[in-house]
Amino acid sequence: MEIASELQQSNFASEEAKAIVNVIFTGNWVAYEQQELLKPYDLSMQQYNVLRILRGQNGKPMTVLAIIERMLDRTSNASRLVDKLVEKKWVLRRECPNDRRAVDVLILPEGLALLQQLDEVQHQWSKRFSHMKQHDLVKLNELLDLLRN
Amino acid sequence: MEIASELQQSNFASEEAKAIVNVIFTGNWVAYEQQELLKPYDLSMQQYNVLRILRGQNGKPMTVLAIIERMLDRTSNASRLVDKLVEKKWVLRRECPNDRRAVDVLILPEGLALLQQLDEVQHQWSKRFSHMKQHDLVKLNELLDLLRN
DNA sequence: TTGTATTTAATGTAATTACATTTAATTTTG
DNA sequence: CAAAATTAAATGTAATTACATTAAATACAA
Repeated sequence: MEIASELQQSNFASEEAKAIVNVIFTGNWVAYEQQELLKPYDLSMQQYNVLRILRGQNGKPMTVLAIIERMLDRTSNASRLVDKLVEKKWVLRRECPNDRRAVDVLILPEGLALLQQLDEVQHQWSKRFSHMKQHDLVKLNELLDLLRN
Repeated sequence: MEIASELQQSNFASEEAKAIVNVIFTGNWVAYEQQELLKPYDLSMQQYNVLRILRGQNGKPMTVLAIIERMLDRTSNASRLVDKLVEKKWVLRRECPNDRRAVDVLILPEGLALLQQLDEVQHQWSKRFSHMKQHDLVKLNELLDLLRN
């Protein structure tokens, strides 16, 4: 559905104005879908994002700061996100040996197992996008990258 | 900057997975920029969105429900957003004559004046996207619309 | 009509976020 | 080295959001 009819707004000032609204709206839309997907697992999008970042480290620990640099939403409070993940026993937090200001955060086997479960859920969900050709996805990624400069 | 280097993530499972992350990240990015822009005006993005929706009505009042249908983030609490706008004297809220359950919300001249000011701010800001050709913007809008089906 | 269901908005609340401040450790500078 | 500046994370807080519930009005159905 065109963004114009989606928002019942016929008169965008420019294609640019429309793109800005479209990017925000579509981002919210995808985020909302993701949230719904994660709800049964008692996991927020931000927490999920942190878990996946940690998995990407292949067992290496990361400091909170390093996590923030890779987060999709960098304004959210990584320290408290890690709190939640520690509470749920999906990650381990410990003092960083070489810098006692920092903490090392590590994903635990339980966290990895959860992610593996979610990989399947995501895979099923992503079928929703099967109408997008590979070429469309490549172009979309290019244009989004271009938009951010 | 490519989303991969932006998030320091080299190994996306697929172009699709990358696009999903890219849409969320770029949406957050634009939203963050907008927020910064609006901060000096003591206006949140959601409030700004509601104000613009009301302006689009050209003086006609809207119910809260009608506003929600057009909001960029439909999960936020429109009733309380309107509260804030009423507090700041930018909109008027009154009982709807034909349906006393509903309320009519109207933008006030002060609200319109604020938006006019912000039009200029947005216009200046949008120069940030002058590297995007018209054709790119059209294509981006098409692809985002396509993504949502 | 009268009771039931639905609709519209407001509200209570718990959790989350934004933003500033604090604490503790490390680095830099004189 | 000691003092000052910087860095990393945690914390306090006010505002916002998510979610469920409530209240009031309207629509519907027997």
